[in-house]
Amino acid sequence: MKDGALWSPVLLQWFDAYGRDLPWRRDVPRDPYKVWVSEIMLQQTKVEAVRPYYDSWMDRFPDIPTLAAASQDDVLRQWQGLGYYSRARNLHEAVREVAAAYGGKVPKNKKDILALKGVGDYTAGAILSIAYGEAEAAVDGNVLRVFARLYNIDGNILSGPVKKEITALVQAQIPQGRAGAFNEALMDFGAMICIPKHPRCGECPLADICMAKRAGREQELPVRIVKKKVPTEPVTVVVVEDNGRWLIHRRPPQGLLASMWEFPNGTDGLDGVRQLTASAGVMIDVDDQPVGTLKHVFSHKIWQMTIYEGRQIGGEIAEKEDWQWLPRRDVTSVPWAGPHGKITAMAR
DNA sequence: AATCCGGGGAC
DNA sequence: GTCCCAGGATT
Repeated sequence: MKDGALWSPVLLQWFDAYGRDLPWRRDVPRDPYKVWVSEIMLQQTKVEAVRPYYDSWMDRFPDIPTLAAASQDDVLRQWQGLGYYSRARNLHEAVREVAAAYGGKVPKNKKDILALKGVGDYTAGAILSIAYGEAEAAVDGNVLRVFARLYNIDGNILSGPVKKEITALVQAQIPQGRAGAFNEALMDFGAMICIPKHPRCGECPLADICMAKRAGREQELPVRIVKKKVPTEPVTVVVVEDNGRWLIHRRPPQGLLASMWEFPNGTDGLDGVRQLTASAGVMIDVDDQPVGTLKHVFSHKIWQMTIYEGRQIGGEIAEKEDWQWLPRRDVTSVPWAGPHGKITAMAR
């Protein structure tokens, strides 16, 4: 496919035949308020999850004046279970703004509509094109995926530069007079044919012009690099010193930092650590104030460590191979579990 | 550019 | 379990 190739008519033809019949697509012309509500509800939410909420919403809040007059409690009740509740609060506030500042008419220019709470680039483009027929792009997850394949774009589609690149490609493809239908067609195409995992290229009306398919890369595109959130675990560590020796513990032979040595620690606070050393036969006393903190990042979790100093006040280590009193001068004689090696350095 | 914000369905 | 979904606000 040449860069300037125009394929939107092919997609529109497909859309006219196979496009989905959805509750928010029934008015002709389309009601900007209904388009708005549907777009907000559909953010990060599947069509089938939205359907019942949309219907119920329109029964309760059929127009802008009704929603503007509603209480926040009523609004949140209608949204309950749909998730991302700031969407409901923002929509409510923005609708009140439209009622107060724009005579209850959704503004028709991008600047004003973008200024509304909860309306970003995507939603502004969707409303302007679908409700008002303006030639605006509406670049969502579907569009990013579809264009990454059609144009064989192998950059991370979640990055700013690639989004910008794709937005320009969409803009250049918008057909005169059918901008809204084109944007909706891209959504349906992304949801029905050019789906995330295994694209249905056998049924694809654009297979002939798809650059990823031509390159044999339709299964590996798009590249979508998501930072999966790494949980932070609070870890309490106690450095117990007695006559120049440290009380240390060997981790289990399986799992994280297997068989490495560490200071007594745990995720259940000081009491948890006291209980742990007691199980080894050593009673300890711990200072009230920590001597420091340490953050250690693994690939899959983060230890937020708080380090205390303590002393032995009774007992003795039972016969166990996974506990020992280590002379400080022998600090290098054992393999330390990652961050605990840093603690030995801090202890100087 | 990272993070946070829900919930559910597909796999 | 992981991925992903018609994103936006905040930092």
